Amino acid sequence: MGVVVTMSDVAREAGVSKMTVSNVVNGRAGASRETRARVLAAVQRLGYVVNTTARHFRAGRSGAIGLLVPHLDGPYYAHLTARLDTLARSRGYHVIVERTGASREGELAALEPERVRPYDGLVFSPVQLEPADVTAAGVGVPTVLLGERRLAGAFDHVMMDNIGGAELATAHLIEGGARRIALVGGRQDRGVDDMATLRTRGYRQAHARAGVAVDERLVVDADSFTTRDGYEVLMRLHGQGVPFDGVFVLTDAAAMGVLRALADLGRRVPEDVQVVGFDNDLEGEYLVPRLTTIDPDNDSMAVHIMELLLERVEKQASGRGEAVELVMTARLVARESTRSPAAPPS
Amino acid sequence: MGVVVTMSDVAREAGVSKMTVSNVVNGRAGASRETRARVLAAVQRLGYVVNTTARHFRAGRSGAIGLLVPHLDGPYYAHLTARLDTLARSRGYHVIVERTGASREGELAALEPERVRPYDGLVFSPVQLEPADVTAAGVGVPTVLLGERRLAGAFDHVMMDNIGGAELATAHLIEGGARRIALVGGRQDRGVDDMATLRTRGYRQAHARAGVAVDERLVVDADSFTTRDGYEVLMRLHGQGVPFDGVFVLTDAAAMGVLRALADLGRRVPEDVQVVGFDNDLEGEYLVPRLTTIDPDNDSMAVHIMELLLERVEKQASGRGEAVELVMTARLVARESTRSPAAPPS
DNA sequence: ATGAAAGCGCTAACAC
DNA sequence: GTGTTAGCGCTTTCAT
Repeated sequence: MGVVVTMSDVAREAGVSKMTVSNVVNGRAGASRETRARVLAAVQRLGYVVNTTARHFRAGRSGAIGLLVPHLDGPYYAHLTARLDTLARSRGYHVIVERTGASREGELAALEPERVRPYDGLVFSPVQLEPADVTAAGVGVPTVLLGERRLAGAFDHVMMDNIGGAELATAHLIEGGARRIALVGGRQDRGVDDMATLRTRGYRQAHARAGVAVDERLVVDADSFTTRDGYEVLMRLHGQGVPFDGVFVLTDAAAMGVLRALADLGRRVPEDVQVVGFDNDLEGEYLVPRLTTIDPDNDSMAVHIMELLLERVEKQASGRGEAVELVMTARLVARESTRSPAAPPS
Repeated sequence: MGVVVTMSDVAREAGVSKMTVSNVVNGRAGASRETRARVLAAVQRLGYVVNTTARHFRAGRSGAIGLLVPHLDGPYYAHLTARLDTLARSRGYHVIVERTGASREGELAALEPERVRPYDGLVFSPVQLEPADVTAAGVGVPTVLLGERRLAGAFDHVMMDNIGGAELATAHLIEGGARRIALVGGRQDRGVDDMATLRTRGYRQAHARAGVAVDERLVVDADSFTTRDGYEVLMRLHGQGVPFDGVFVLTDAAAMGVLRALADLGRRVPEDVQVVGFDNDLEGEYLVPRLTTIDPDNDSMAVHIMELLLERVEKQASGRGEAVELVMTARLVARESTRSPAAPPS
């Protein structure tokens, strides 16, 4: 590999001091037109590139933003990662993904000081941690929470509109004529504000508002929300002989499994059973039938997250200032898996 | 935020020198049982965590492995990223993903010295670059190539078995009775060894071996291999009125679009048309019908890549030594989208 | 407009 | 077994 060229080398080559090279390279003021040209020429000739590790070391920063997500399997976090990384790069940072495995231990481990220390800031999507487990001050770096779990210690928090979105989805099924709507991944309300509980709340609100009773046997919990889980939950529900004419699935990934299960059972969608997902994954548009879903507006979410975080990071203001809480607005994307007029121009 | 604790702080607290702290913290030999205990106690008390930025700076490394991929949209690169990152972490490195946008400019830009410099090593999956564009020496850091494009300058290279896998897929369709097999994403052989060309070669080999002629109108090129592309290519093919009774789609993602298109056209799979994909994405098992596909054995691929790369990185031997070339072995996963006996126990 | 000095936190090399 | 010295490449501060 080529020899490593440092600022000193450039300085010697250009016949100036390291400081002048530094100023020119960083576009700072205070260098005559002529000196600047000489330095730039030397940089070119020697092929000098700043050593970002040294720069970060000197600055007491790492330039790294940690993104703590349960996993990267589905398209959801993969897209989020790509979006956040693009935004971070435009500000001179980069994103490093840490997978927590969606377990309490995994999440706690990811927040250990030695794991967190290398990051200038954190975007954390907790799925198991309880408020008592951690405080903003305890984490040690500016952190923006993503998702529904509220943690202790005044974290900044960006949330999707789980309740509103779920209500939208359920109301849409009811409008389409469904009266016995299964909730795949539904969770009994124990006062914990996790994604499943919130969406279940929206499901109930829609029923209440429409004056439709909820058969509790239709609210079926799931450990996680993979395609496999969706498939298995629906099969179990069918096995129990509980009738249903609509399904609200908590994620698009799981909805894919539900559609597959309905196909295996010979039940037509949407004629016999209507199905709605949640997330607006790209894949939904190509499923058979095309999946009606809820779009949580993740693009704006990513923008808000990164803005909030980098402001904290750069103002060293992680401790001070009010904790901000932002809720995005969800939108229904009607397609073929539900009975309705034509799909609106998405 | 808490005050930052350094080694000097710990040294003072424990009444020893920085060096001793360093030795203890890094588990190096040369510290009496008693001293060790005293240092560890001080570390505990002060909540000291090593500054990895400083450590890397000192070592002249960044600890970062750059992964240059076209995009993160599909499950393919997302999975690969997760796998590589797990392997890297177990060796004290971490993976940073750079998206090239699948364009020549994007790939060239990602290889610019100032972009590459921060990495200790690179895993690069080129989709556009030509051999003349770059040499191993020119890149400046140890690099392992992933995929089919052979570049100049003796890069280490790990490849999936594109030709063999495609031959497997095509032969399977022929065995199932197909005689007019469309190749969605197929490429005319211009001597460029890209993924599409190689898989097309396998498609032709299978035909030749079975004594079946290829109708060139069935070989339809595609710009990329998204679900949308699959959908559109199949629709175009249908529009042209070329008959076919089998489809080999170059990726599972695109195969999803093909299945959707066939559903829209009212053609039954596998009764009227058999379909095979390539990649063995998890989703394939839940499509309607379940997708027969080729498993390129990406898990072993990731292991080989990381081993090769870190060996180069740690031996500083990127320049010296023979360039290694590894080809994985592909395997057919038979499911419902093709006519055959039962699926083997996957 | 330019330069000299100092030091960020860590560890290799060499004392003792 | 433990301490001292020196320096990685950069930028802040203060001179000039």
